[in-house]
Amino acid sequence: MKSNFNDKQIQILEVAETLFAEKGFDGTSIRNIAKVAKINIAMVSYYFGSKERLLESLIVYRTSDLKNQLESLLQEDLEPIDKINKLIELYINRINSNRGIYRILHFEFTSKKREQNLQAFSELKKGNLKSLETIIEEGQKKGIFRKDVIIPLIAPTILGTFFHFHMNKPFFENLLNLKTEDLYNNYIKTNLTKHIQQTIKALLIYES
Amino acid sequence: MKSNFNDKQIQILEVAETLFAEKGFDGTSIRNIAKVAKINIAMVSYYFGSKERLLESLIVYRTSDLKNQLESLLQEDLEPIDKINKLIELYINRINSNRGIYRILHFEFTSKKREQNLQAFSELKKGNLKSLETIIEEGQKKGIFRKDVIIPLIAPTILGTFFHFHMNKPFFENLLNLKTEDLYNNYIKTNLTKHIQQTIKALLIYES
DNA sequence: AACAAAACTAAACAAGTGTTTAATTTAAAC
DNA sequence: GTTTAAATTAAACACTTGTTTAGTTTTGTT
Repeated sequence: MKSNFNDKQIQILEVAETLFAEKGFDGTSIRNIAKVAKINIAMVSYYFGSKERLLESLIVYRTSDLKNQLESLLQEDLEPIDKINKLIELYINRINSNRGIYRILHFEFTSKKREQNLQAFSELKKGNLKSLETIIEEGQKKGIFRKDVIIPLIAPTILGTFFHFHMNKPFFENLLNLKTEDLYNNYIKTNLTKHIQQTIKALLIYES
Repeated sequence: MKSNFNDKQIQILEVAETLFAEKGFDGTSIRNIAKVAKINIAMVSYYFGSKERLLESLIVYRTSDLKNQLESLLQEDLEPIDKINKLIELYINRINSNRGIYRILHFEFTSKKREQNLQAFSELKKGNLKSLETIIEEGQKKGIFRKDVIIPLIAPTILGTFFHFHMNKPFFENLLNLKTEDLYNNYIKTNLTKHIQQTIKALLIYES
């Protein structure tokens, strides 16, 4: 898919992403963005119309291809539990390498202030949930997964665990001795991902 | 413990809590707080020194007695798994009835901006983690809990699941048909709490 | 080279920000 | 009732905010 944004716009979007993620939408000024991106402050209005619409553009720019990735996973010939594991890995990997935008989504679109722009984001979430549901029901039909789980609450467990870990980054860096960015990323890729997979597997398979 | 704040200060703190939770720290102005609390804008500086220190006071005001609650739970004569369940219930209940401040903590103390004030909050988290650790190790010694779990990652699973659910409130209200505030709260108290307890139990007990 | 559209700029705009000041009112102590 | 301290106020402070304006420069087309 060809992007609708030109080089200059992308440059602005990526600076905005970094700053919004670091300091929040309200905590970031247009002058702030302009300075880092080395552009004139009028360029944001010129290219995006307003600060608010810059945020909208940023979300479009970053969330456009997740849907496809999920759908191709569904088609793969794998056992349900392996599909779940792969889905978790895909999610964590993706969110972790697009921390900025997901942090922004997490922060900005939960407050009452920006409820309007919520619709497109809500559709994305519904689609993702549907994918998870398909896999779990497949496993339930095969008799592998237990049936008394609340599927819509599994997504919060997967994503919430990651987010809560990542939102408390300084705390866990200190606690787990993850001094460098590499160590931190590696811990997410191995231990945290494994923990989430282990948790969901236990939940789906354990018989009380 | 007697509170260090007088009636007027508490009035300001509670208005600030609501507004910070709704619109974020940066999204809330002192004039905004003053208007809702029906006080003069100079009173915030007069009583708290600055907007930043108002936030600090708010956190002290709201997190002072959690520690005691946890410690008395540790002393109770219960099976490890029941202690875990009670801890989860205590947490969810507490956070759910103090949504405002926990949302603020979640939002404001993760960005790089406010790393200084982080220390007191970090101590609180470390204490909480210690409590969880004590209970789990007790269960491991008794041979009830498996030993290959990463304890520091269990807290993110408990809290993260709740937060992710709550931060996407409009989405889940719609998805699960929780039209009234009562229905929403009830869902948290029963289904969400149960889901988290079920998840952690499965993780701790399930043998692969 | 001449023209037109797009890209870019510095400056100004009105409105909002947190904080301080100096004055006034209220309350407490004697 | 007078004095002293605390509480409260309106106004001003200096600064930052998002956006617009009226130009200038650059780019592409003929």
